[in-house]
Amino acid sequence: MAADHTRTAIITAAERLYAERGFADVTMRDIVAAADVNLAAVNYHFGSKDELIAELFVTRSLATNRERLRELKAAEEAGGDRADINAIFAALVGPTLRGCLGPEKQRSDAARFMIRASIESVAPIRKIKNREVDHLKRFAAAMRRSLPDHDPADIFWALHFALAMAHQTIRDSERLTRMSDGLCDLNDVQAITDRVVAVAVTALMGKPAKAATKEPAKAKARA
Amino acid sequence: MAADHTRTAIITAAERLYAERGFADVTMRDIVAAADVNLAAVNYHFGSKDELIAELFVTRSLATNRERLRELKAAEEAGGDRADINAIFAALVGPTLRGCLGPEKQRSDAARFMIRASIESVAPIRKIKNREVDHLKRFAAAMRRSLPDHDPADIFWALHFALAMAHQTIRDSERLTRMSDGLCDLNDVQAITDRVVAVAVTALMGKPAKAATKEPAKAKARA
DNA sequence: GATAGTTTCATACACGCGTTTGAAATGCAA
DNA sequence: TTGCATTTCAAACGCGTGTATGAAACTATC
Repeated sequence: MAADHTRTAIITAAERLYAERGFADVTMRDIVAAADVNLAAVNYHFGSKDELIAELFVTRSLATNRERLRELKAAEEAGGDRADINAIFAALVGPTLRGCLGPEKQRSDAARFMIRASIESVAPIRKIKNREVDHLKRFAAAMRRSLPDHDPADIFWALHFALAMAHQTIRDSERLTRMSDGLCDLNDVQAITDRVVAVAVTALMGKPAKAATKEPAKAKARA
Repeated sequence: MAADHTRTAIITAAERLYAERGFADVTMRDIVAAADVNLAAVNYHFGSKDELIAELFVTRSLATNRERLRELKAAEEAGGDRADINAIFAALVGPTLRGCLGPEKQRSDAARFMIRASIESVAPIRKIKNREVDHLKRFAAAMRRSLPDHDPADIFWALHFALAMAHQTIRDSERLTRMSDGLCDLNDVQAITDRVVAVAVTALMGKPAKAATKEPAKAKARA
């Protein structure tokens, strides 16, 4: 099937263009030009523009989730069913951060495409995105196992904030650079990941009366 | 000048529609229909669609910045040139959070429009947005005055994260609600503001060996 | 090498967009 | 009222979009 080449070329080109310029500014003619295929090829192979976008999103969504869960599983196995909370947060934000920041070489269009998708909220994606909630719930569940004495609401908030920090850092890294006059280093992805994780964990650990990860803590009271 | 009525109606309608549905999905015909004016009125009064958007953004940008700076100034006066860091963060994220969340009554289209603008990044706005950096630098400067012993980079990161948490909470409050099965209360705006501020401050205070706002805290070890 | 199925291609279609036009309506000063 | 400038209006224009069409080129099986 030499026909697969056209399909693949479209997928690659579309993903790159959407990642770079967003959904609004990229037309089918842009895509087929970049892929060096005929205009009608998209409709022939994917049905419609929306179906192309949906397929891109589903494929990448599954891949990202798989990578996150792989790290989560490793963390849980390393910790003996009570994983280190730092490792859980790192599994959540690490894959995306690594894909979107850091040296140009290892930046993936895939990850940046997903960031676009999480920002621009175009119609065909919006319908699918509901499943993401179930995925995040697995991380929330792991965190509750890791910190059984914490208020669940605090855990959800921390998870929410961790994603917020990671995404904003990816989306608006330029503003941070300019605001800090280059003082904030955006090339060291590991350091950024550590920082996001540290803030999320610190926020969570400051909450209950008992402090540390290891020792049992009493039931919590909200301030 | 009865003509002002048409101008005002367009501005009000456009701001509301853009806030609700985003820039991509709102056409001029939608706007003039909502404003109950003729299609040509936008071009007559504003020149073009882009100029309308730019005017909306500039107006609201100035208003938001004014409100933030008013609170910042109050915080600095209350603290005697060394403002409480909590108050500084609250001045940064409070106005927007109050405008975008909470009971329907007090939600302002203005604030939600600004959130849209910070997310969708449409061409006419992108050009203007560079000035925002200067505005944020004033908050960074206030924080450095408040915490002279802290690493400036940490302060910039904390500021960046505070904005990230606030914006994500506004933009994706629905996901948080669904993920937490309604456990996270998004109606109590004051509590949300407090939480965002607390996380930002905690993140900052965990860094140096210096003491926290209230009680002395030990230095944190990074995992 | 003929034939049936698949894939490519140039071209055109219908539609919605922001904008323009020129005349009608309105406001306002003398 | 008259006259002029401002504002509104219905209608249309040009353009770019996603999609559809039907013929041509290719591929594979016999």
